Amino acid sequence: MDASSDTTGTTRIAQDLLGWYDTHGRDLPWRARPGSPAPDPYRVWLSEVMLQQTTVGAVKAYFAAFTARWPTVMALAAAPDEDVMAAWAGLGYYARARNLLACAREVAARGGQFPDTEDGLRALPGLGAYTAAAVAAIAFGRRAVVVDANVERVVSRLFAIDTPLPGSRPLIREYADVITPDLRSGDFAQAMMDLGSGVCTSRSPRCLLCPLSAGCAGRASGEPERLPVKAAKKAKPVRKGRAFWIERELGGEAQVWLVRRADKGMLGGMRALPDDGWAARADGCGEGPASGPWDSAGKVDHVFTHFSLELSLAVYLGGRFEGAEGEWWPLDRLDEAGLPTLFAKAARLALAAERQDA
DNA sequence: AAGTCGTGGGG
DNA sequence: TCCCCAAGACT
Repeated sequence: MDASSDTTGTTRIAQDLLGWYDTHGRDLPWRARPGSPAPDPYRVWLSEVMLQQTTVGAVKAYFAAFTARWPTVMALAAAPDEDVMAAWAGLGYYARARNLLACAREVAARGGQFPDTEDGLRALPGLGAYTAAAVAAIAFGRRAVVVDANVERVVSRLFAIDTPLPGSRPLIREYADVITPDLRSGDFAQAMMDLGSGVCTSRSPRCLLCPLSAGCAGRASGEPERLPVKAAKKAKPVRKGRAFWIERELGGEAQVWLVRRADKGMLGGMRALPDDGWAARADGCGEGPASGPWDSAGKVDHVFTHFSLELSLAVYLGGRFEGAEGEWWPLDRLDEAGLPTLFAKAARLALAAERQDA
């Protein structure tokens, strides 16, 4: 592998990759058009936070909705918490939305200008090592070593690093630093993303399309798909829980009882159906917010990062229920409540059961 | 520093 | 179907 630098600190790898990026890079909504001025830091930051552990395909609609509704960081900072949480519903990892708002408000307090250095960005809520480096490089033209899962995979293969992740991270970062150019390090980072996404993919890398294949040690090994080596993962337990669908009619309007979940923990800060506490314990206790009588509306299966959930749905119609903390929400505007996917599934189930009864 | 945090798509 | 995984951050 030729990692030697020319006088501008650009390796052969960076030259080849940037050349490929100029013709094969993806055209994405948060990227500046070729030849246009530097991208808006707000849009770069927003896209990077949305893209944390999330696919481009899932992010596009959310990015469009957020930027249409809140065109600037000042506008976002002024938004009510519940509007932003509801707008994030379905995208997952809801701590990101809480940190997003906290960050927007810190930036607004500085007059709406993001810090323009990696260290300054790293101090903001929700910006870790990766995101701070990415924003510094892409939005502010700083040289920064941007390491995400794509870079880990590409670098592991380029240099045939076969020590398992996460132990290999320090070494991967060293190599990433060596091949990162002084100029265009933001484009270089995005080129690595595009390469990792479309060419140097996890399962079956398309080495014939790769601009770096000639010098790739993983390619030379004959089994690039074997890299990066990863530590074995733990088995995913199954939890059981109950959620409760409490419906009433008031003035001809059907309503359902929704609660807001605690800020910390699973689905934190999101609107939800009342449940029996399955998130905090191994299993839920089965107890509901009222004595019932409950009818069963069936079951919802859902997979989280570290466990699977079998959620049974109990329905209570037409009672005089009045909970302590929560709100009656009109059924015909349920899509605006911003339920995370688990509870959106449960709501679909409850409504389907009602239609069957009717 | 390992565990906690969603979700949907693809092989 | 099942398993893997994706532009990670936070504790």
